[in-house]
Amino acid sequence: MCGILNNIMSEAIYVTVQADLKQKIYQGEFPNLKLPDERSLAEQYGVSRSSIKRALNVLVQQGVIFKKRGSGTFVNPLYLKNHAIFQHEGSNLGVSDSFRVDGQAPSIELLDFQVIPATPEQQQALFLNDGDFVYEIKRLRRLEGVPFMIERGYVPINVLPGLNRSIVSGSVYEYIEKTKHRTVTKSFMTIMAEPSNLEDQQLLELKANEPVGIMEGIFFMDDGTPLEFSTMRLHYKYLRYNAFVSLDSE
Amino acid sequence: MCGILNNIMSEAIYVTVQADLKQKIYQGEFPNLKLPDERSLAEQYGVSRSSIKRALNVLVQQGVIFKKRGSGTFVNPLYLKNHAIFQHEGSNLGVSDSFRVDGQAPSIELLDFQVIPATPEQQQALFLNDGDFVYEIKRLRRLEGVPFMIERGYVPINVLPGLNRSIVSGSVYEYIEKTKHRTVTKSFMTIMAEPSNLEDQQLLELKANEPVGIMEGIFFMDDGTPLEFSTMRLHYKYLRYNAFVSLDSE
DNA sequence: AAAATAAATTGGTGCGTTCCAATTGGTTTT
DNA sequence: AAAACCAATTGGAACGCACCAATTTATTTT
Repeated sequence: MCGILNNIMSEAIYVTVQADLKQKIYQGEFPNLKLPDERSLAEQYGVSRSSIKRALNVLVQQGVIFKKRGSGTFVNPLYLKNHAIFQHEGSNLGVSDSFRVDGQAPSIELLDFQVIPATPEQQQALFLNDGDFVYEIKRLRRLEGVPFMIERGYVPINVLPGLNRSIVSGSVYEYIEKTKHRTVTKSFMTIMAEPSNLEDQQLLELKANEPVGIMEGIFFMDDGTPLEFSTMRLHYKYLRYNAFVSLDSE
Repeated sequence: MCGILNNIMSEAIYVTVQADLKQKIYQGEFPNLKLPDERSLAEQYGVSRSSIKRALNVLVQQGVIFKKRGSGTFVNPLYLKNHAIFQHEGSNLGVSDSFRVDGQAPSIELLDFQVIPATPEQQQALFLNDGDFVYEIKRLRRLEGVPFMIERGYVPINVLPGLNRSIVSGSVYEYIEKTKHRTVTKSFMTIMAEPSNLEDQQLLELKANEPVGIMEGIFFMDDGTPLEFSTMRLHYKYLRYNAFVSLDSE
């Protein structure tokens, strides 16, 4: 036996194994919800046990499987039943993507765009010094014509010197990928709720007693550079954050 | 040089190193926000580079540091300033623990306790069959006297046959640890917001225009058994969910 | 039969090594 | 100077080994 991997070169082995296992799980190849033991998997895939462990750990992190020492590795039954909701899990990066519905991206209305000195809070969040400047980008997002989010973003000018109204009226992340060949892969977010203020009510078509959901956070590029500090005020019906939480090695 | 670990036996090395590094980071031992390279750390701690990598990866996962291949490992500036909110990050298991303040656990008032047939939604979430029964547990939680959460929990009777009013007036999770030697380490949650209803306003002392935050989710025991389906309605000021999101190996 | 014990199974931890890949900084060339 | 090049640094991937710890299963004892 000599491995069953169709490795699309340049992908790490553990990534490939992880993807393959996930697919098999989804296709119901483990009817009793029990995976083969690690040593067997290593042999089947023709890789070391270390690599198998790594692949499995990724799946544990994703909530797809769980392990039980001495007993084995099992599929999370919820993943099979309800794997749809696992799509979004832990991935709220790139608003355009997160809120895509039936392939339709939200439209963007640019409300404001200017350069301002960074406030202390922004300096802190974006790793800036006194006297540094940031773009202030205020946008209203609509989904099929319905406004659902007011977004205030702050981007250091020295990170993206070339920003202009035209770029900012579309996806900034696409612009980054195309020009700087960087991706935005990390974010630190806080999720809150508040009563709506007058502006919220006007722009998001809310009644006085209806609240907004707030997602505030910092987005990082894959090299660790903080790209944006963003405050998003959402129509409350559109705030729906899914989280799979695991308390293992802490 | 031969290691600087005060290892409180029975803790894994990488856990110890991770904890030690986190403390050092917090105490500002890396003023330039740059950690020593992995090979040096290995030598300093007197452990293998593998163990250092593992410890560092935990910290990356927690959002405390980030790595940049070819360049080094750096402290997330956000962690330094705002490390308080990192405490909760990714750990909303066991409400009593999550909302502990200065070591003071929230008090519990039992509002309702009965056995009912599981609704279809509950059956789905808790992996039950038609005709199965669940406990319905309705509680009000207070922090230093101030009510902040209405909690409705549903627990399958065949998972915890011995539940009674007395147990349910305290921490169910403690009860499980003591009697079944299981821990609750995983949850799948959805976070939302809504206008408050009359009951919310009464119990949580909210004004009419003030909303509630809603955390709804399923809690699992470490062997994968779904333990509880819970809906928590929070005073909006107490809803503050922190998430470090990473889109790496997916 | 029931309980205690032993063995096999299975995941966890840790080490050390080899090689690779991205980044940085200095050096040479143009 | 500016650009191209080269070398050193630093994290990433993978392997394979040795041993530990929790659990399950089989065996023995009571």
